[in-house]
Amino acid sequence: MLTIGTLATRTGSKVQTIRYYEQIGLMPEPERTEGGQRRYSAAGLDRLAFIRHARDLGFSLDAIRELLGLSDRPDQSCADIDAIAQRQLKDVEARIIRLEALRGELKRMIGQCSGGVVSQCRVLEVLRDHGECLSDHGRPAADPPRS
Amino acid sequence: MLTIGTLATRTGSKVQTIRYYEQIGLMPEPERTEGGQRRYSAAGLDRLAFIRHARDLGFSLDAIRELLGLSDRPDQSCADIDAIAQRQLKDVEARIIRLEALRGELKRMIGQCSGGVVSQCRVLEVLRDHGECLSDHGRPAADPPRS
DNA sequence: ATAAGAGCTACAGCGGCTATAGGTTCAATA
DNA sequence: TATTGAACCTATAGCCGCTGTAGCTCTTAT
Repeated sequence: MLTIGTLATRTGSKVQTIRYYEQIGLMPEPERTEGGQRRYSAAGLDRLAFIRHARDLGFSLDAIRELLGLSDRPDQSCADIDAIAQRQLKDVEARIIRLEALRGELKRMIGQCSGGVVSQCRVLEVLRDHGECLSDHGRPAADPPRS
Repeated sequence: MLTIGTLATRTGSKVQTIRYYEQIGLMPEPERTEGGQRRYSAAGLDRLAFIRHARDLGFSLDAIRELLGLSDRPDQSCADIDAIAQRQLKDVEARIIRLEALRGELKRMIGQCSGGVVSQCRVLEVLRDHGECLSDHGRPAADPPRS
């Protein structure tokens, strides 16, 4: 029987994250001690490891919920599972394409700056006028880091 | 004088987004009609276009705030502006690297699935056991679409 | 004068956590 | 056995960058 803290270190998650997963129904409610503290079995550990790994590969919590649901029906065809993974791959590929376009524009922008004074800054000029861009580089783009 | 709706269509933003930018101090408070409706000048249009373009290139609102601040001091060196753009480029490059690793793992995972039954699904197996992965593909990853 | 469409404020919600406050329980030591 | 201190508990708020809703008021064309 593992405490929530042990589970957290073993899977590289945070304690609050595990409780959050429980809250949204991704992790089942575990046993509790008499004092009310959570105690996890090996099954809990496996499930959390699965979730974390899928998250690391960029799957959304919704997709993971689907995967977990499907893995409970071992005799079905795995076509649905494949479809989810394919979807994820497509998504990742689309993001790569987009980021590569951004990288190109940023490089071009930076390359044009000859280190002068703000009023002649090419970077600002390019930002001011999208017409100076080569590609459309539409939305979306953002994705700052988690932890 | 432009209404907020016109500004929105001209820049490809949404009305609420413009009000949000005003709220967080990114857009200045515009003039108002007697009835209290916002009316924008060409300067407002330019500023919003700048913000949107920078957003499209993945700059954070904080970075944009910096850029806008710097562009108000036209006689300074543009080194700071360059630094912000460089930071953004680094960030984009890091994300590309990471996504390429994910793409590799996903492809491998999918390639191993021979279309059988859930209980033998390679996709699920790989997700269950990170040891089967070639790369570390640590965190972070997520970034689903805006709009 | 009317009516449609666009504007207004205020607030809640998204995903996926993370942080805080203020309290309780557990387990190792004295 | 009593005491400590780390780890646990719940509840709630905050992060980013918007987006959506409800319930009004204003503008403008007919």
